[in-house]
Amino acid sequence: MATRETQALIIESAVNLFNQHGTARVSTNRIAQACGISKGNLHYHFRNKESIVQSIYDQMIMEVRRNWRDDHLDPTIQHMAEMYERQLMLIWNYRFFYRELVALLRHDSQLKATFSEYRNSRTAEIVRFFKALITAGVMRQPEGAQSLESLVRISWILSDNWINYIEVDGHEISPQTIREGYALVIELFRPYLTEAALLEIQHYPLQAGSPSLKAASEQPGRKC
Amino acid sequence: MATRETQALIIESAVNLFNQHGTARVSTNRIAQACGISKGNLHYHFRNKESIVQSIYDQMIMEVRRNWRDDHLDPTIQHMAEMYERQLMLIWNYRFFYRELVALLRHDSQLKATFSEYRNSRTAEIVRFFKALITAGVMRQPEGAQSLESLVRISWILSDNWINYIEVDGHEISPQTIREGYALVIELFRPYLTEAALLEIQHYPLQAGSPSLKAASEQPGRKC
Amino acid sequence: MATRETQALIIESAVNLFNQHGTARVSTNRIAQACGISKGNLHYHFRNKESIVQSIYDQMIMEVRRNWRDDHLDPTIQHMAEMYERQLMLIWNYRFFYRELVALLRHDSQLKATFSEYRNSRTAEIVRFFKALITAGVMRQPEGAQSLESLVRISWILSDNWINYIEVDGHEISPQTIREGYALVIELFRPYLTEAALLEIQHYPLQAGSPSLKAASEQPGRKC
Amino acid sequence: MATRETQALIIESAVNLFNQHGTARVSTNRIAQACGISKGNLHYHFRNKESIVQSIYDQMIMEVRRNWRDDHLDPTIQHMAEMYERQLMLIWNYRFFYRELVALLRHDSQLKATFSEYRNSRTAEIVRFFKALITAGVMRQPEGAQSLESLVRISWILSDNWINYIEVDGHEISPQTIREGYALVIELFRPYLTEAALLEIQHYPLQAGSPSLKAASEQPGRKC
DNA sequence: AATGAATGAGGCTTCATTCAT
DNA sequence: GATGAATGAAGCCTCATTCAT
Repeated sequence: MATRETQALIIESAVNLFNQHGTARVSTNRIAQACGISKGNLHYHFRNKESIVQSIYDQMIMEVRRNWRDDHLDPTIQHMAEMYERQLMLIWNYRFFYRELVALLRHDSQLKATFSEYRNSRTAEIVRFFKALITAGVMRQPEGAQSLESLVRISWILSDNWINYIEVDGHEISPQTIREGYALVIELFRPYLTEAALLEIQHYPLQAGSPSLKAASEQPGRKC
Repeated sequence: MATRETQALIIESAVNLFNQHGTARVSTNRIAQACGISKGNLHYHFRNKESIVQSIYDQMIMEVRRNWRDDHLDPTIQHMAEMYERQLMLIWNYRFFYRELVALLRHDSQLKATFSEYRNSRTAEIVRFFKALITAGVMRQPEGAQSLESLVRISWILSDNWINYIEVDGHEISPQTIREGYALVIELFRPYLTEAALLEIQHYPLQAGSPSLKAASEQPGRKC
Repeated sequence: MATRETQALIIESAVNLFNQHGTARVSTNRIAQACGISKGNLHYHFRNKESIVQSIYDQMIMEVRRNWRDDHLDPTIQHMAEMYERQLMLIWNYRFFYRELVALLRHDSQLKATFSEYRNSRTAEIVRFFKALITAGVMRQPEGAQSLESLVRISWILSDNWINYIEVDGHEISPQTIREGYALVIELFRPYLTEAALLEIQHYPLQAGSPSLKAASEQPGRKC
Repeated sequence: MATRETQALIIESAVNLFNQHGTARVSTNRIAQACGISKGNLHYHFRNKESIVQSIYDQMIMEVRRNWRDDHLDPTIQHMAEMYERQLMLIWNYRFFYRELVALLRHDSQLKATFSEYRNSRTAEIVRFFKALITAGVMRQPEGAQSLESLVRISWILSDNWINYIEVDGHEISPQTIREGYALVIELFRPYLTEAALLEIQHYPLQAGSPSLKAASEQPGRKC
């Protein structure tokens, strides 16, 4: 099989297992088994377990980079919905990573550096988006110099942890739960939205038919 | 040595190590070493690793039960500050638990049941507190039937994960970071607070001199 | 409690547990628990596990010595039945010992010496009993110099292992199974018994009402 | 090294050690050492200790199946000698198994089922053999409906335990001791044998030169 | 007599990783 | 590219035993 294919298979299986059981409880053995390849082969493609995590991280960052460019150029409520949906889906797909963040970053300083950089630049981009929203008259300027940054921070923490919050209750993740997470974000920003924006929210709710949400609802059926 | 003392020592050491490295990366061996006792003795006091986690959880719940009663009887901004400070400190002290929540609960169904019950009853108590705040005229009723519940949910997720958020940046936890977490909660509720309440916030910020914050600022210096 | 009582309790519990699970699978811990005493106390009474086995052995030998004297002075079929019943009961009561004989004796050379001596002298006594039976006209002399010794040997091996043989089938031990074991011994000697003896066997079968058989049928209900 | 070779080596070493010390006193560690392989490698080939015992049992049953077919088609004294010799050798080779039968079967219900089935079908085969002997005029029909079955049972118990009986005395096993065991079986059946058969026994004693007996006499010198 | 705390050796097993083929 | 055999470290746990009280 081509190197790329095997590597992709390994990463896919690893992500699934890590999401289900956490990195510590998943042995390289188990990953190899899930892929239907030998332990030896796995180590041919990845020097060690850590490098699998690294690759998963790289892949995640690549997805981020592909999706998240120039959000501030389309300052609409609809785009906001799409933005948060994308973010929540990404977190769902790599939820093991968000759960173990502290330990993983403490353990790998290079990973830590790139993650911090990602977080900062992404936060800045979101702030820029909300400033564009304000300029476009969709939202009012919160009072206080730091207020907008604070709200974005809150929305960030909310996004990062909504899925975790839901999982603790034992709920399955679904388009519905993703929509509920987004609803909380709206609740956070509601006092600052204009009448027009609030109306639009009711007309354009997060759509169950969007492609990434479909992926989410299918995912539990995967085999690895 | 008395059983109680040794058990307390083990739990203290385990909490510290778990907080630093995560439960999976801390062996019973390492805990015993940190305590300066033999492996055998550790297993004399705790049948296995899981039972250590159980005991830590029990201790945490006991602290919760001791602290959180009848919060809604004192519906003031000052009490609100204390409430959230307490909550943030608790989470800081047992942060490993909050990080690994999903895995731990998935692994232990009894623990899951008690935790769900705790979360529900505590959420209800906080909602009651905010209703009392509204009745006392400190806060305005948010529009929409579900709004207050949603805000409380957001504040919960915020509290649970603020410390994680900060730690990823590599910041040490300190009275200052606890205060910043509380500031975010205030930012969340700000649109609904009355003028009087907002004034009070400026006059009575979270005090660096409160006992639990002192504990927090000292804790990083512990030995185990 | 008096030393004697505690020691007796320990030995009783140990015999029961050893019989059920084998010496290797029974820890001193478990014995102490079964007795309701502490590990420390157990080691106060018995230096180590081996010395418990030693004591059990001594007790068994004492029972033997008490029961088996001058069997050859009463050379009747009835006495023969009683002899074998006694032997089978003893083996049942200390069956763990007979199962693990080789390992136990290999491990403890003093025990080995006393056991060999016991076996030899007991075999000689049984041979003497059968010679008396022959003299009394109850049995015919088997042809061949070694024959009687061989038959006694066979009956010995039979007695030692009948209970084991039965247990493998998962049958509970009962007066009935003891009687069946004795029936095999009779079958072995049948060709050498006179008509009168054979008649007597039918008139005086092993009695279910004899004291030691009662003990046997009650024993499974013991608590330790 | 090939998997088969290593596995065979492990099993061979394990059988030897189990025979010498009993399963409980032989650690997987010790087996690995005896084989000159690492602990890890041992567990690569056998998931755990129990599965080693299982494999040994399977191997024993295979040997049985290979050897014991259609014994009743050759109803001669010579064949009888060979039959019992084979049986005694098998028991010698796997004597640990026969000693610990009760504990092993109690511990593993699958093993128990197969063993019971083996014992029953083998006993039936031996009974069939003796019936053929009677038909062939080599042996007389014992009186009483159950007598033949009883004699076979006795010979079974005798075979199973003769080696144990001898070992307790500390005797090394040798062609001579195997022959003595067989002699006891003959003693058991002697009253029912015809003149011709008895003569034949004297002319064709168990041969020291038969292949399996050679194996037996060499075995004590094995290294592991 | 009895207890409970403590120890250290050793048992079983998992696992990441290496390497010859 | 891939495999399977092998390794050694480390993890969790049990246990006989000791000792102060």
